Amino acid sequence: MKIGELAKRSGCSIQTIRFYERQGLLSKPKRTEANYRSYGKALLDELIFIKQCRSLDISIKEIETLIYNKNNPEQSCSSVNKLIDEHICQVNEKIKELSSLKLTLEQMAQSCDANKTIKECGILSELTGS
Amino acid sequence: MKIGELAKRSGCSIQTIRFYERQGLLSKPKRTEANYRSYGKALLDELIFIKQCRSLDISIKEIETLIYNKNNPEQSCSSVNKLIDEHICQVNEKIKELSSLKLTLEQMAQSCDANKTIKECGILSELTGS
DNA sequence: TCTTGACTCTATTCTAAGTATAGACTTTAT
DNA sequence: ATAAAGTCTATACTTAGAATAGAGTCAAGA
Ligand SMILES: [Zn+2]
Ligand SMILES: [Zn+2]
Ligand SMILES: [Zn+2]
Ligand SMILES: [Zn+2]
Repeated sequence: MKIGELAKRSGCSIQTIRFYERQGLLSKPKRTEANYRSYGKALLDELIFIKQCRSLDISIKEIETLIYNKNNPEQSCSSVNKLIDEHICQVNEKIKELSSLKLTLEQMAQSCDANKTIKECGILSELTGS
Repeated sequence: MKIGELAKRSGCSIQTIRFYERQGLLSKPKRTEANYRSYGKALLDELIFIKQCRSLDISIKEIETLIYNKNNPEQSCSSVNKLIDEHICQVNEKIKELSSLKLTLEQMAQSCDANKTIKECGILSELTGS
């Protein structure tokens, strides 16, 4: 199949597919005589794997590592488990940060309920004087 | 004061200060004879305002708008209030996304508790077969 | 056969908010 | 006088793609 069909089947955009290839993440496909990319099922599966990982916010560098792992099936999977654990930590951190930010923003919003002028705006005065 | 002291007093790095100036966010300071930037209290306050906003994840473009508002104190502050409300919405969205991601990651982590080989790894098999 | 539209190609630029250099110049302290 | 610390500009790098320009290719209809 050509890149347009791969895009439809995988749900990735054409530019994203070419980007993954440039990054060395997705294997280079064969080319037709006209230099069009020509994909088979194996590359579709590669791409779906990449997409799964990205949907979990696993970075491209980390996906490289995971692909390397997949190609060495006899080794221990402890690094894979560790990678996921670290992601969970990061997500927890981020949720904490955002919850705190949310609280601050909501308090700030309450300090100016009605429409006032800029110079009377409770929000701006909170932002100005710390 | 020179840029190093401004950096210490504001908590921004020197590069960040110069970056804000290049972006037109922080006013250009006077220069000494040797072309060193020379700041006064007014610019320190400007920078602190910018830092407050950034700590609430308000973008540089939005800070530009807020600064424009501050310079027109007789106008209505409704756009300021709206900006904050929109931020609260965005933060809520992001928290939802992350909570869902967290759940997925935790379930995935449970699918491989012990150290196995890569080919037996529950995490990798979940990532591979969707 | 010609043409039109849809598809693909590479290469380059852009995004956000900084961070990190290199190479030159100035100021301060010893 | 010299060395260390501070400052200057300009440039490149970071993430994960998105967007574009200009050229080439393919299939269908007139
Ligand atoms: Zn990660
Ligand atoms: Zn207000
Ligand atoms: Zn915003
Ligand atoms: Zn495992």
